[in-house]
Amino acid sequence: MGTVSKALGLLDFLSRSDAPLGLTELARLSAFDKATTRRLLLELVANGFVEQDPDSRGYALGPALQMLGRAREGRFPLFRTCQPFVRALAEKTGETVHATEYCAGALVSVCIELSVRTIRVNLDHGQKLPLHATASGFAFLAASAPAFAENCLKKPLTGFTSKTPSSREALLQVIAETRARGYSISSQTFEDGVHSVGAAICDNAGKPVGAIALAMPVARATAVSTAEYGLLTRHAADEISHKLFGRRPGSALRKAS
Amino acid sequence: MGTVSKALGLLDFLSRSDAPLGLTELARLSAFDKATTRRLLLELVANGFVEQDPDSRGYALGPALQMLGRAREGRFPLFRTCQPFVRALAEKTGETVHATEYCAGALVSVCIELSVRTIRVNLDHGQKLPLHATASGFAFLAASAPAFAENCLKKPLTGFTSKTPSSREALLQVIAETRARGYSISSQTFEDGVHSVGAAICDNAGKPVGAIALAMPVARATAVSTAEYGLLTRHAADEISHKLFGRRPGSALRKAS
DNA sequence: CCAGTTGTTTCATTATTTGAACCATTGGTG
DNA sequence: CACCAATGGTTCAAATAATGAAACAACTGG
Repeated sequence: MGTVSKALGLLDFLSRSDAPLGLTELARLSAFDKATTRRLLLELVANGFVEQDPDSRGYALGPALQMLGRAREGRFPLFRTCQPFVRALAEKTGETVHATEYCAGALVSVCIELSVRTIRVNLDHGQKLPLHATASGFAFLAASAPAFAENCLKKPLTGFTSKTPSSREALLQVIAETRARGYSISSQTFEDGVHSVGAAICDNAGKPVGAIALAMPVARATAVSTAEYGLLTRHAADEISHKLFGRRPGSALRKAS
Repeated sequence: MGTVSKALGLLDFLSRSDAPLGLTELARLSAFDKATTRRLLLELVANGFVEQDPDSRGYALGPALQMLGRAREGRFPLFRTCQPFVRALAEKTGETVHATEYCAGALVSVCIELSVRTIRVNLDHGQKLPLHATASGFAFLAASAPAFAENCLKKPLTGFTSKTPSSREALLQVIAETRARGYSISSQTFEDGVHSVGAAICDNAGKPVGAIALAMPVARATAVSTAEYGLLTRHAADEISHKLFGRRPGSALRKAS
């Protein structure tokens, strides 16, 4: 693993913790040596990617990330574009809806709108959703080029629940079904009690860049509501794709490569 | 220079360009070898900090930056906090107002509200303002610990206009005046024709984290308007400091440790 | 078809990273 | 108050990863 990746990995740990992290703790989490961890941190600090509280000596995410994040949002306004659709879908259905973007092997949630009901699915911002175990992931894989999906199948498919498709064949079948259906269904494949439907957001070339998904408690899921919400989700994904890339909807499930 | 800094430097180039950059161009900008540049980029891509358009082969900022930026904004809501004050000040005065945060040796603008007048000062998002040549920088230095300011004085003080304080003594005097006055004044020290006033945003310990500044065309600047706007800016800075850190205003110019 | 450009790979050289051990400082405890 | 434990920070020889010149490949436009 290159030095750069190690340093960037530290940012990941910092993003997951709410409070600033100490050097030893960070070294333990990352499994790097204390001296190495420190050197990496110093370099990150010098560039504004991390900042250190002078008295607590804890390290936290730095301002450069906000600058760069803003710059990217300016050029590729995924959040701004998704939000109205996500909100509309959440209001219409009364369930939790969220949009995700593909980032480094997983889908990361960009925009979340929680259900208003007392029993609802809760999601964290920035949570990483695995491709092989979530509705968003199924939709993404179904819209991906075969080579990409194949590459994903090679990695170990960790099981999260008893229903996670953990064999190559099971996952391929889920993908095929998703393609035929037009939207994906995940029934407790990632977390027990959660039932969700998803659809991919695709660019001009048909390559998926992310997904939108609706999640409900399995107790509220019926065949009818699943189908209805699935189509609505699919429709929202097409509209977002269109707004972002000027893409004509309807071809969202064919892949170009 | 460490490898990590080199890689992070590439992000900086990408953030400055609107369109994706090619490998050769990026190598030329960064003055690294083509092979080196490529290796660094690949590592950044693998972590989601950069993404490569498959057909144009150009590199651009990646989604991870948005994720991490959002995470930081969640814990330290500088933008959200500054915006109402910046807007209010801009509306009240009719001039361009912006808030900046200290990041890696310079102040980077976080939040900008442009004047509505036909002749106005224009600012770019994410522009880096040098500490020794801008109203924001003067205010920041005046609120900094002596050791910090001293360290800044050691670096070469590049002159941007004929009025930039380019000697150690000149800058020290500007800092002393700023401290006595309560707000900073920059009369064409960074860009010809721009006159601005600024005040530092400080944390609980009195350490500055950024600044807020108001910029107007020098033609509109009078002693009276400068004093009035200076006080207003100072007031806004105190309010932001208070909102962010619960800091009691009034001590913004004393430094602790 | 050729010249010019850009992206990609290779590999010996070199410089950077690494980590075990060591010091410094802090905070808690009998 | 001395002691201990824990944490942050520092050092330096050994090991490893980064470097860049050069060669190669893939396009592009004339």
